[in-house]
Amino acid sequence: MQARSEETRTHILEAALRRFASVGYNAASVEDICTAAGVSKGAFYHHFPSKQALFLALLNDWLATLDAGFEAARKANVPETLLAFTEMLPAIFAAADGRLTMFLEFWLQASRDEAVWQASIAPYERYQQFFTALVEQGQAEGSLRADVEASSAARAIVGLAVGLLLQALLNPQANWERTAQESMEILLNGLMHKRTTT
Amino acid sequence: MQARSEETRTHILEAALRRFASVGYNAASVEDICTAAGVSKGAFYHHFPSKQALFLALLNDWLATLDAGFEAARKANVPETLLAFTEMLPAIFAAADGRLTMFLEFWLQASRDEAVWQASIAPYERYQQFFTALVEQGQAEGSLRADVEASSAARAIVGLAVGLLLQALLNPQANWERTAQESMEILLNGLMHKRTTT
DNA sequence: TAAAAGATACCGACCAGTCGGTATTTTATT
DNA sequence: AATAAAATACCGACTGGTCGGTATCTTTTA
Repeated sequence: MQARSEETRTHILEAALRRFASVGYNAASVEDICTAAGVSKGAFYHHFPSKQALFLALLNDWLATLDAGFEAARKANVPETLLAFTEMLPAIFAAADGRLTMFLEFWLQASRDEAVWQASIAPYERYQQFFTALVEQGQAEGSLRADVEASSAARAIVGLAVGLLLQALLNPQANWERTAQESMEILLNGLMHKRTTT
Repeated sequence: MQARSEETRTHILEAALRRFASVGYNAASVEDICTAAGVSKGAFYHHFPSKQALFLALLNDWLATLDAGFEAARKANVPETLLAFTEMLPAIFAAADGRLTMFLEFWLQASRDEAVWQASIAPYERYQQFFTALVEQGQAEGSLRADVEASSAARAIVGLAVGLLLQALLNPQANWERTAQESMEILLNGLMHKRTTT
């Protein structure tokens, strides 16, 4: 049996998430994580070849969660789907508020570390394409303006989401759920068909 | 005279900016920065009480640059002013592409370090208020819809800008100037008066 | 009992900050 | 103006401690 083994692995992952989130990648030492996980350093390096590998494992888990959330939020038409995504934002990110910091940490690491970048850029482009396709679909079904580049609209959507999350990180007290909702509505409004003439 | 003194101080600041930008706050050691500045460690600690103090000095410089840029970009009416800001984005941030990383680093530090947070939150709120006032002005002059909360619109604007910058960091090859332009136009379109009826 | 999992002690590298001392510049004195 | 005194700027070796990772040994599992 490998029940115990998997359990320690899980403990390590959970503890690492907590430590990374609260003090950051660099400040969270391997020993730190081991202590938080109630596990020895030997066990750690038995399960993960390096600290960075652990980091990447967490990244993949997180991306998988995101993927699942996106897939689950599809609605009848495109504008509604986008609003459903907006409603998801706080649920996914703000649940455990520390994750937000991890998100930034990922980004920072990715901008500097080749391995992390490789692991980040692929899903990032997947999301980009996902939203591009969504906008194109909206344009096809007539709910979105056809005179904007779908990929630009996608970047705007992703950018707005990311930017709001970052602001939430800096200033957590504001009610970002509402702000996100309203902001996305403004963006949608700019994307939707003008109701009439010039 | 303190000509030499100021010169070394400047050397340290410039070297620190380069090092922080290329390898990050943690990885850029004080000795590292000193070597890059052609200065001894003693000189470093003569000019700055700590590594963090140096960091904060850089932050303040950067914020001052931003302030100046914002003030310089005012145009006749509000939509044009906002578009002028959009045009500024690449000029300010992408000039030396490494600064973008610093920007993120600031954010990350701010979310974790009380001192950095204090130094960041004040200007951040200043910008927030700046854009809120701008949107209110637009609503008053009739160029922007009056049925959206000005502060939410401001957060959307800032959020979009920040989010696009972050994306640019992760994926530098795309032409973010154009994307920023188009995205802001979409957002503006959502903010502007609907041309006619429901 | 063999192999997997975990524990412990340890290594070399690194790093922020200190400290005793030196060089340079400014100010005071004659 | 020359010199002495004081202050400022700078140097670089050193300290105390941390960290990622390894080597070796013990325990658990199958």
